[in-house]
Amino acid sequence: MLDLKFIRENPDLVKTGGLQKRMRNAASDVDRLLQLDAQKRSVQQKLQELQAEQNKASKELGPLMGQIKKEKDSAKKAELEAKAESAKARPAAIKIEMAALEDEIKKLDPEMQGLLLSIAAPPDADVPIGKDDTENVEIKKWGTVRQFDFPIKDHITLGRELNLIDIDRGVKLAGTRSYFLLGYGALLHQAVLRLAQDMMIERGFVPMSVPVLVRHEPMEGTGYFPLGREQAYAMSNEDPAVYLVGTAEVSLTAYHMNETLDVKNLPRKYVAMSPCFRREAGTYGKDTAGLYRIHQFDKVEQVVICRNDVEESKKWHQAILQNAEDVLQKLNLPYRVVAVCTGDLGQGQAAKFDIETWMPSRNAYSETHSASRFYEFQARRLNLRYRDEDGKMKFCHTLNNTVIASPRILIPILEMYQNPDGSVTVPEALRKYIGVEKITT
RNA sequence: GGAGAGAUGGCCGAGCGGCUGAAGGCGUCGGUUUGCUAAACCGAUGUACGGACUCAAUCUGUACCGCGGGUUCGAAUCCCGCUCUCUCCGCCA
Repeated sequence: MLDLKFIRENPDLVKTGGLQKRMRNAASDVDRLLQLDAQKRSVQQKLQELQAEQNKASKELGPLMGQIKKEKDSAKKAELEAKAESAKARPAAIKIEMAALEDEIKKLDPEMQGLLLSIAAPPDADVPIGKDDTENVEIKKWGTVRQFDFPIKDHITLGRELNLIDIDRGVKLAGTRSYFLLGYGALLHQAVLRLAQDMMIERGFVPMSVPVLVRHEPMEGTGYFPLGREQAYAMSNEDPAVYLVGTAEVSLTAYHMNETLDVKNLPRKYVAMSPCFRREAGTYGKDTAGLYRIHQFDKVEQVVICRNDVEESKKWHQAILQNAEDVLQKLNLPYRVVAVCTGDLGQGQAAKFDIETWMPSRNAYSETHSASRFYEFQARRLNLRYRDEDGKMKFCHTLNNTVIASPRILIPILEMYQNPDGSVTVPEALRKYIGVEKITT
């Protein structure tokens, strides 16, 4: 969420910035918001003046009522009561006037809130301009793509033949985009997650186990609601409603919601392994085969909450990107990093880097990680603040990145590590979690 | 799921419908005193949104005692709804 004051002072920046993004702000939304804002402020001012007048009248009336209570002489009492009655006339009239103004504000508020929650943050100045993900800019490439001298199998075939993945029974139980992992498939899945988590703990991130079922506030606070509501599963028999998170980012970032943090304890660095749930609404027919796009997966996610400082945010953005790269390097999986262009940025993101890992069956680098920096967009919605050394309250900055998401990452692992005989070599870094070097039939 | 108790500032805790942004205490910060520390004493100590201004300091208005509504000239205080927390019972990984 943007600061209303900021929008008021930089309407053009917000309009053009929003237009560049995936969820486009209609420029008219900004205009409409500012119009409502001006209207609200003028009403509010009138209201405050009336309120002040009424407060003053009530303050004078107080002692008079006290006198009446004490007065025994009925003639004098009647006189005082008459005086009180006439003193009540003006505040009583004000009350009616105020009610009208309050109604007016009440009518403006929901629309304003809606607009404020939907308006996109402008992309940072260093983000490449582009219309969609085809215009993301590659900024780094690591590793060598393996050349196979035998016909390769995709992860689905490997998974079936080696008894690692059972998609048919997943679909039988839970519908499309569902799956079972079994045997070494399940172990491989857990091993990657463990490796990722262990590496993050070594780097000083606090490991967390988090709620994956949350109220509406964390969803809205992290920016997934209201615009992304369609993507979340909602529990239909709970009131107030709870939702399945699509990522532990929600729980980790909202962990300190409505808190004032001590600046001495910043930055906060958290890592959580959690299941993630995504409806994938609107993706029918896209990536239907295999483990690429599924409704439920597990992910190790890193979140950093730091001071309100652009340079510091950028520094952490690089750091959390590097953390993820290090995991891929440890797995020896070739990848590239792309600077996500304006048209592919989410509503609140100021900048984003995606890591795309090479997947032989797709014959392409495909997204496995996503590192976002938000500046204060999320913190403002979450009311996540700290008191700076100068004594001022400030909103924190928040950032997050995937450390590893599985089973998607099993696609490159199985495919890159396959052998001509149909077996799969276990990556060195995972062997201590599994205990074998090779998975065979 | 059933029964009961509660929610006040950073924390603890008081609060007959008016003089309560809220006693008292603790904590924190500044100062005085002190060989150092401690103690004592004095002072300060919220947030949000407006307005004025030489837009920084400052001054000023309004709101905020879990949340939302109501009664009233006036609500932390009375009434209604909701949420949350705690205790006991039941169920349970």
